[in-house]
Amino acid sequence: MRLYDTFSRSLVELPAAPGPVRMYFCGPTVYARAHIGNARPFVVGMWLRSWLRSRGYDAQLVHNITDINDKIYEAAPGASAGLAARATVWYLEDTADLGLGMPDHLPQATECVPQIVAFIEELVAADHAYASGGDVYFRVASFPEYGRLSGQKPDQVEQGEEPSALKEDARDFALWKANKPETEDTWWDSPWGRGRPGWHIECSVMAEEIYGPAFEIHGGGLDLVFPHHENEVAQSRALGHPFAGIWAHNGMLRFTGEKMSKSSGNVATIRETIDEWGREAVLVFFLTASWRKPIDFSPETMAQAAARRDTLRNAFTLEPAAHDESGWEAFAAALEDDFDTPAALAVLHEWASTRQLELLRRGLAVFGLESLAERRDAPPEVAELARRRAQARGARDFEASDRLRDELAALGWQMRDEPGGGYTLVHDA
RNA sequence: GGCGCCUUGGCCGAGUGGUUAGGCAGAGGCCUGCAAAGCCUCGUACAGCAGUUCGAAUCUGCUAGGCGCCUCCA
Repeated sequence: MRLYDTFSRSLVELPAAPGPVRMYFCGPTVYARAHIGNARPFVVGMWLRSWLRSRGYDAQLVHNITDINDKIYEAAPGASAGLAARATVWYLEDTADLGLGMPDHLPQATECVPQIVAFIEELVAADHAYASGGDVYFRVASFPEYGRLSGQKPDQVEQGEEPSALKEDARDFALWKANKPETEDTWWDSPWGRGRPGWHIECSVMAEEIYGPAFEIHGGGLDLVFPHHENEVAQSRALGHPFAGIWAHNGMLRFTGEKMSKSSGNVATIRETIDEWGREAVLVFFLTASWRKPIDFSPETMAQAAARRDTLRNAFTLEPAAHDESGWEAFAAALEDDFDTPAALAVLHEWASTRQLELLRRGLAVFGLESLAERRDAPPEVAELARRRAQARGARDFEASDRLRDELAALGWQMRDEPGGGYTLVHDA
């Protein structure tokens, strides 16, 4: 199994099974209902865990909840903690409804503040950080490797606002920020006074809190490479921790050709997308693109995903062919090669058209889509309508037959006639 | 200004120096009372220009266009 690693800019072979493969994927900042783009790292992480486990790996996934952040203070002045708690529940509900199970751990920044403080103290003691006016900053100049993950040249980085007078160097970033009582209604005590952790240190600490100083894969959106992940590397490696072995960055989701962003408003949430298209269509949608490439979210691309879902599900209403286990190799090869889900999806379609239904069911199960193989039994009233329609058809009363078919359709059931008067009832999603 | 990515048929999306990816949509046909599902047939695409080569969509250069990031957007 090999995966593309942002740090080395190459495909990297994973250690042989059983590993372990410990994965940490950056999760959302909880201040609103998460949009569909936020689902991508979650889905990729859960799929990877699922696939690796099926290959005999001891794979784990940690997905953090960033519940201390500027955005939360801005979104709920004076009530940030309540919003963060609510939005955390939303995120857990929405991702759970994707039907992929849940990560092994979902650490929250608010639960790790003492460890964060201790980590910062170590950095200060090692001269990689310095306190300044109630803040603590990471001293970028003390870490020569800075910029290697992202390829950024620190002296070329565009400077936004005027550099803070508290910093020794404009490149330095905050590990701890002094409380600003007028805008921030939560704080924690620290050796540097009341305040709160910076974003980057939260992730370094949450990852290491669970895995220790070294683990195999760190994931997240491509937009996090700089500065977020660059800073995580700096913080942890400055203390001599190996930190992540592979950096796996998923491509961004774009909305009608443009990147979705919460700031532009009017973005589809995970919740809305599941409600409108169903969770299976959402998963098939993510399957259609390589995990590293951008993916366009639009009614058209979702409709195509829904059509593919139907094609795959329909295969299970047909007679299976003689099982041929050898076909599994092509599927496995696709996923072992940088988790190429579009290629794997092509194999699934191949199995659907050749009626390798056992392989198809197993392949779908890797992606949480085994439900497409399930045949729902018709409830009694549906079965009764179907019986009456079959009778009407038999009597060549096509007017009644068509009316009953419409009634069934209204209940979400398709009646597929078969030669000889038989029929199959299929529930459409 | 800096770092990086991308450009394949109506749409999505693989791929490789010379041989049909796959799907969705569409057209025709078979099947059906009519449908649905299924099956059969139909697309000769690879941004442009120049070069390397016996041969390039696949390698090189240039041009055009699109996208991400540049201190807290997954």
